[in-house]
Amino acid sequence: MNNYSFICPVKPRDELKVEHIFQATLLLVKQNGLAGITMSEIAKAANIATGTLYIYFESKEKLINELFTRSRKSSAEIYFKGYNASHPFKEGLQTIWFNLFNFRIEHFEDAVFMDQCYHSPYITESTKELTKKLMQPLYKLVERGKEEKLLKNIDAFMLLVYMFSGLNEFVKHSVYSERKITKASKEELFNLMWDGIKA
Amino acid sequence: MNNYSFICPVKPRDELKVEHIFQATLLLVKQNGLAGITMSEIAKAANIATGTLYIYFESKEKLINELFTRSRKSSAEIYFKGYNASHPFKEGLQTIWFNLFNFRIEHFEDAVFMDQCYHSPYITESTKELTKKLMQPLYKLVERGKEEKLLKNIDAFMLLVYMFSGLNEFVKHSVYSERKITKASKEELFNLMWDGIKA
Amino acid sequence: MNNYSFICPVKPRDELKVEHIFQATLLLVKQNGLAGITMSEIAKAANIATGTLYIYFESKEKLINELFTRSRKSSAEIYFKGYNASHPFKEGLQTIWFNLFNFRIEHFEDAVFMDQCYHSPYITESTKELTKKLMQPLYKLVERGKEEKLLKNIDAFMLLVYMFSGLNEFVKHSVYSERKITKASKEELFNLMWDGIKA
Amino acid sequence: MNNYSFICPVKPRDELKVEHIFQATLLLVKQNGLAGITMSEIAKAANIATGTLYIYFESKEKLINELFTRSRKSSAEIYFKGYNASHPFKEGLQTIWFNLFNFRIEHFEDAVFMDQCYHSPYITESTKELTKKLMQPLYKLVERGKEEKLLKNIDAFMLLVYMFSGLNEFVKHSVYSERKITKASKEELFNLMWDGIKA
DNA sequence: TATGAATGAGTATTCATTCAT
DNA sequence: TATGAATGAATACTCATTCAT
Repeated sequence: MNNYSFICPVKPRDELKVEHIFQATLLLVKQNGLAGITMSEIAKAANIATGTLYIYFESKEKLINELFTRSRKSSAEIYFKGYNASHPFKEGLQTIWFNLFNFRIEHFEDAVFMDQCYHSPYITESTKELTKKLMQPLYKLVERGKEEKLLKNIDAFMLLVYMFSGLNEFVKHSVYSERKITKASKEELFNLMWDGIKA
Repeated sequence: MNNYSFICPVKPRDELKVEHIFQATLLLVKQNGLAGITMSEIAKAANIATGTLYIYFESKEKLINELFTRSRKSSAEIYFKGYNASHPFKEGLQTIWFNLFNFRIEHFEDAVFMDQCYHSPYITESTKELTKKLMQPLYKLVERGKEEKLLKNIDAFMLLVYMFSGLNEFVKHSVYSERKITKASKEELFNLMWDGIKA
Repeated sequence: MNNYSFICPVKPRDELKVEHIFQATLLLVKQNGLAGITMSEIAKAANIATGTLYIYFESKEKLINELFTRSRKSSAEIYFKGYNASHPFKEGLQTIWFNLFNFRIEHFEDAVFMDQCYHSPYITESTKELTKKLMQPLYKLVERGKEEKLLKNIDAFMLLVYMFSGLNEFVKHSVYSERKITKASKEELFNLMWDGIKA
Repeated sequence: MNNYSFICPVKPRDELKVEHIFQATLLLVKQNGLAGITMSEIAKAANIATGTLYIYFESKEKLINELFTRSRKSSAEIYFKGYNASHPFKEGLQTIWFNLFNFRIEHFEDAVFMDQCYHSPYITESTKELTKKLMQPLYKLVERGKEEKLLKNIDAFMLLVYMFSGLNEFVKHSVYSERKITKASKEELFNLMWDGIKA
């Protein structure tokens, strides 16, 4: 208990340091996979001592879970940036779809990390549950498209998965093959998808 | 001494045992991820002693690499089953696409395993190289479609990734959400894809 | 019990095979040390199966102990070859000393093996005891030399150790340094020794 | 933070702990031989955890090699203690010879350890090379003796080996036979040797 | 007897976590 | 808080020994 505890009762954990830890973890998982990281490597990559890591995260499991949740949330927050429900459906979909595309490119490490986490002893059921909740707004979007008769009248789950699958895999394979992704290719891919789902 | 000793005098490693080991590994990776498996667990699940595992695979890395290669190959072998280049393009594509779809469902564990391997300290570069080679026949298929003016005239890489991405992600999310996949949903998904790529 | 047990009641173990095993063991110990040998390596080097090794020696410890005893005995047997107590003392000593010298060169591996065994978990106390007994005849030789006033009148133990130490170390260092040992150098070394011990 | 942190900012590995590890290893090798030691036994004997051992030595091989090198060096350092080249040759030789004798008695474990190491899978060639270099000063001593016509005019290698062989074997056999070594016996042994090598 | 694959206890090594400073 | 050496349980791997053939 420090002297200022009455002024600042919540632990004022250094968010910059937390960010360094998260970035270090993402980088290492991208390089070596979840199976290839150790707490001391993370600490070293984050420029702190191993013991310090345990001040911020009480265990490896907690660290992975918090990072997983953060990654999920931060992607969800970005989807709807610039989205305006009063604009036409296709325009709205484009906004979200390109948001997601850009996010996947810029945060490729997050995607790798989340993929690896899904089957791992670290992620708890409650963390997995959270994931599903974050998909809700996208479901609503699909329903709107169907109501406006702009989308094929098929199962919303299938449509939703389908709409974003091409994007996911395209980014993944492009990175693996070290191919540049151009603005033109993004638009081409959107059209491939749109031609598939449109009514 | 087995019946074939006169044909094959060198020790024919017990392929049944190898298969048990592979199945045990796939199951455990699906349940716990690559980060959560141990050699002794694999041995136990395969009903052999730990030491026996090392008769068949000289190290954990070798085991993972061999299984990775096998998984890649076995999927590649199945793609073209029943495919006949003299049949119409769309029919051929359907054959391959459904082959792949069924394979993903029946061998879901292989897919999970391969996803986890890609970013892992176990898979060597040479093993990764192999993967690329196995994609070649599918490239040719796409080129045929483009030549016959049946596919949009866009980058073959993009088309290829796109054609199979929906299937991959749909199977994955269906399994995660514990949704049954019906024959009808397969066909719907194929149509979504086809409407996207057709010229 | 085989059908001929009444004819040949003692197990007729294949002495040639035993010899192969011993030679293989000596060679491997010279190359890798006691710490570096395994039962399967010995078997392989002796051209038999691991299981067969256990027909001849019930355990690694037994194998090492039997070989140790054999090495000790075979050297002891050779010492006095050609020795005739009726000949003058110095002549007799020369006979024994050169016997030993030659034995050390020709059976260098035995010496290495015995050195390594002495501090090892394999050699039992009773095996060590045996060693001491084999030294008895040499003690008598020294006593004879002292009685005949040809040797310095000092402790027999010291004289005995001294008489053969130069030879041991010279062979060892020569082998390590890959130096040839000539007939002349043997005689020079004998003289060094003799000038030291003579009365 | 120790007092010398401003002088030596890099982690000064705890030399006391290293010394404990070395002593524990020597003791165990004397008792059980190289073939009979385990890393956990060493750790236990050194009063540290197994993991700690690996902070100081990255592998068993490294530990054995470092200890071997240290043993070799520490004996070499002691040989010439008190030796003064301006004193008469015989006096100088006595100084060195008794230094070595005492060292062998006091550090009997080092001798056992080095003997065991020579034929072992642990010692690398580069470590063996080092050994030869440490013999150089003794060679010079022998050459001086020959130049001063105090030693027999025979091969320096033979003289050198011979001069110290009696001492080595005498200590070894005395310890094995649990005989006390007296000051008188040391001198007797020196005289045996001297009478052999003197011109 | 002879074989060599199979066994599992044992050993080297790693790594999440703790703790003295 | 921050440090990083220390810990020891867990894990990869080895090898003496057994056993079905």
